[in-house]
Amino acid sequence: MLKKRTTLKDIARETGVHVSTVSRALDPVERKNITEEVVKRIQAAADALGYRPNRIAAGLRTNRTMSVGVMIPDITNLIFPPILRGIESVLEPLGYASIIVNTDSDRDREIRLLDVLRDRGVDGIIHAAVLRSDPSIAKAAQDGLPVVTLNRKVEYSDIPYVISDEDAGICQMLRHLRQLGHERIAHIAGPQELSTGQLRLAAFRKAADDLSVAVDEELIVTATRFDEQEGGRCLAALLSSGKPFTAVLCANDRLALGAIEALRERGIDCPRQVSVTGFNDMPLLELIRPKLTTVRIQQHGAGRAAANILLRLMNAETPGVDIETVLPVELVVRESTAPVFDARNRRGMAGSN
Amino acid sequence: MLKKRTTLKDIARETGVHVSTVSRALDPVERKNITEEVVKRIQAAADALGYRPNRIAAGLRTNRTMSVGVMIPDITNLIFPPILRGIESVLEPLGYASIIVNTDSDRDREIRLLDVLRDRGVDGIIHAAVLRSDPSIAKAAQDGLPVVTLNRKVEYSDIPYVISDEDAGICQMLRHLRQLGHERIAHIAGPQELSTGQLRLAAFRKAADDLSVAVDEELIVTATRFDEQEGGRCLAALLSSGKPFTAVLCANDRLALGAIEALRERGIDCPRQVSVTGFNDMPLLELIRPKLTTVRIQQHGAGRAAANILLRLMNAETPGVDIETVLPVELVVRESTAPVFDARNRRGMAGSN
DNA sequence: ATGAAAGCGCTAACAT
DNA sequence: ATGTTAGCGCTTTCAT
Repeated sequence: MLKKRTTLKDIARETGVHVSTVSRALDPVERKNITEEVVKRIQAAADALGYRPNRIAAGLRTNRTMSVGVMIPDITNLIFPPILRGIESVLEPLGYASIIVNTDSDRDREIRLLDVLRDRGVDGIIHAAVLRSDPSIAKAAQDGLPVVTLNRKVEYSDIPYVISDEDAGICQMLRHLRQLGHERIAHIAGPQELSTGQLRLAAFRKAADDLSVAVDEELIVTATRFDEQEGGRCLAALLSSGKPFTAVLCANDRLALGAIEALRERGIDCPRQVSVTGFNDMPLLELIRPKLTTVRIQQHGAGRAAANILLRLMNAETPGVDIETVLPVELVVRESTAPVFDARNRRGMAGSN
Repeated sequence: MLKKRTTLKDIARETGVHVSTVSRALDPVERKNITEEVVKRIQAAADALGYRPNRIAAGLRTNRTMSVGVMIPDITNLIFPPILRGIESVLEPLGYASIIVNTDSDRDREIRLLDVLRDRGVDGIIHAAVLRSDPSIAKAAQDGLPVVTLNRKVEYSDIPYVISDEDAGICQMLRHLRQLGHERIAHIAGPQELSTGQLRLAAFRKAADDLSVAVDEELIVTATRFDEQEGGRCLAALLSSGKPFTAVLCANDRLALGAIEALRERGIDCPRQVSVTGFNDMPLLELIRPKLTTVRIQQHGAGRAAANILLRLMNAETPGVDIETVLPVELVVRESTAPVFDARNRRGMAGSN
């Protein structure tokens, strides 16, 4: 049997005052209006009885649960744990608890989980798993629920969002490849129904344009998922296109890892024959050979930023918050990129399919 | 302003019945005692008004929040996300929400977070981060809070726990190394203040005894953390002991990865000259060369098992649940282990420090 | 400075 | 089969 917790009533009985007095004495703000001696007595009794406030009851009364919902696609995706720690690092010290849910990028599941979070009366939501168009979260925001999205913006809405500077990342990477002498550069794009896939493909086209790199549409192939297997499949598709290329710019690290593996299986060396690049700089990349050249995004920092925005939203500072927060990225050059060797490599590539 | 949610009262007003009738009509169990026609009307009104039950209010009344606390050391440790998904896979469909907290293996933090969870009235706790001795969680359990620990047992208590068969795993691994001809086998042990470190070291001694493998105390070195850096440091320590060895059995994958890297830095090839083994079979191991031979523990399965036990505890089936659940493990032989080459390797090793 | 009383939204024992 | 009533533990307005 669960031992009954001590309540304000218990303390009131113990100290001979009214519950409301106890409530006030224990509230750092209201405490001011209570005789110091009484506060002391109440505090002592509370400590003695091991009093812990019941947040559920308080929440029912105040309509604030001091909890937030965090929606992510899948916690087993390496990119999310650091983001969650970032969120926690700002929210937890303030007394907020996070309820984390995995949507698996499934619309129905997302809708259901959003309801679950609202049923639990979360004070706000950080949504790192919004889909292309997402009426459910837009509706929640319209109902007045504080919402901030992470890694992705909801179109046609005024929901604040935190994203990384995908354009700059892709552009820096393309420039890096150009400086190594690459001219025929392929792109393995991410799923187009996901934010990042879409944004990075657009960024690729734009950067290519800016840097006067010819884009061969046959050298752009789109993955259906952000994983190694799809990276491998896309690389194979690139090879069988017959178009020569000396570098592959991938929309994220996992696609890049899969591409490198697929190259290896065919006896093509990365980076000597083909350079491959990733995006995100996910954890553990240092352990995998060749060490991947990639774009580092702020993972922990994105979590912090989103949490801070949500805080301001929850404190009704709505007018004061910027809709857009773009976090800087950083090119991380490691071992998977190298100068173009010589013309024979390119011929060798084309001939290898 | 947060739009007011529709409540039972709203539906009652709308349909001209009493709130308690509404409450019953909407409860799948109580529904039975209500005229079908009335149920229909109430259901229709509820749908029309977009009614969502307020779990906070219900929880205050029923003293069940339908939420559980999950304590882990650190979500960025690769081993935990699959465990969390396992927990979620059984609890979420039943309507439970999980509040996940990271203790960072810090005692004070753990105590504080445990209080946080209790303040929020969680119905139970899955604790995957218990320390060697852990009075706080023991106290919580004694107060009647359902608790199950994962990966570790709390000594001198009757708190149910789910662990992996460390003994079998270590033993199988040792046997595997023996079959490859290894006789001088080193052990990089994990931190002894952590469950797994302790258990696996004990298992190593026991297995060595069972298999009549001579244990050289100088070939057992203890890491202070379960990470790559410590793996490297310990490997260096083994080399500088001057004692020859042909295989290193590590207490987990990350230590093994660090050890392999340290070997590589010294020009010693794994597995040709030294075999190295891990434990856990953490995600992404397939991507790292040489692919690590390791012991696969059930990650998702451990989460499921713990959740199921917690469910039974929360349903007051306390007498019916086993205190101990030991999950089977599986030897996964990959590329980091190989037969002992010849005697010169061993001499080469000893001479290389 | 403190007490009294109401009520957040819901459930459940009791009454009819 | 439905209504009445009470109350979970807390906060907060209104009195005193």
